[in-house]
Amino acid sequence: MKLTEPEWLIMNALWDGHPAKARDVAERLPNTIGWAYTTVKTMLDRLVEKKAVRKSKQGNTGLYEPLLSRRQARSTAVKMMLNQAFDGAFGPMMHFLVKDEKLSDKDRKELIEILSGKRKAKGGQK
Amino acid sequence: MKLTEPEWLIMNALWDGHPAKARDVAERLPNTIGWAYTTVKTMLDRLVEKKAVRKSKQGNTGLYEPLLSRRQARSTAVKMMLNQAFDGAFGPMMHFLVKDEKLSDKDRKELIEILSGKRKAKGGQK
DNA sequence: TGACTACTGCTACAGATGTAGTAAAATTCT
DNA sequence: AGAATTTTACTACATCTGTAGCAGTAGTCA
Repeated sequence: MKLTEPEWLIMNALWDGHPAKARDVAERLPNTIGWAYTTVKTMLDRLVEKKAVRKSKQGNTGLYEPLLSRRQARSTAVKMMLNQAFDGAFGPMMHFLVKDEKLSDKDRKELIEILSGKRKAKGGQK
Repeated sequence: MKLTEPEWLIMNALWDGHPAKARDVAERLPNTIGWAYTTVKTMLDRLVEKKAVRKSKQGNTGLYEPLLSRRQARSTAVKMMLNQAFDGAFGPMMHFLVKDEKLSDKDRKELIEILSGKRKAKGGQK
């Protein structure tokens, strides 16, 4: 499921701790975001419609929690970028990332570790 | 500059060869895309408004060519994803990519090469 | 228990997106 | 030059996005 920009903000706040009340979410947003409380509410409710979030009630107050996991959302985001910007080719995308984007030596080193060390179990790959 | 999904399609077609006539672009689109010719035209003209594309005329016919480079567009796409989905942290994003996404052994090997072989040259980094 | 305060459901609304039709002007073919 | 074809400029329009207000209701505190 694709998320829009403000939806990411909301979801990020929600993933950071849930179940959460609309107010909690509102307060966790980066303070550069000047949204009205009702705006947060609207976003949350739209996310419920989209089934990215589940809402339950505790008395009069709604409690929200993610249905869509951060991991799934990330994966979707990656796939979209991959398809749109790199014609679905993973290798070239990675190439672009490590070559054309700035990458500190620390990052580079860490990546090499992940890449080579990561042989572990996991069994069949494709 | 951020591109929307159909805009990527158009731009991809345009990057694949330009200057190009609206019709050329239309014909280069993946044939799963069933757009009317006028739709392509509209998109192109909107991209001109957005300054992502430049239009010149040759007689009555418009010739389009990209102002925004593929590289720039990719870079923007990466940055957006990075900020939205990974809170701006490059390392974790790469980690996610190499760890959680499928990556063939060939891809892995190639990446290691890029990463280690690419030590400096290029001079100052930050 | 009355006065606040917080939260809810609903509605609003402008601008962006996605997709395309129309009619007129230019080009081309015969 | 008339017909057929292409292209263009302009307009259309439903949906989605981004942002929020309002009025009623539930909860809370003195």
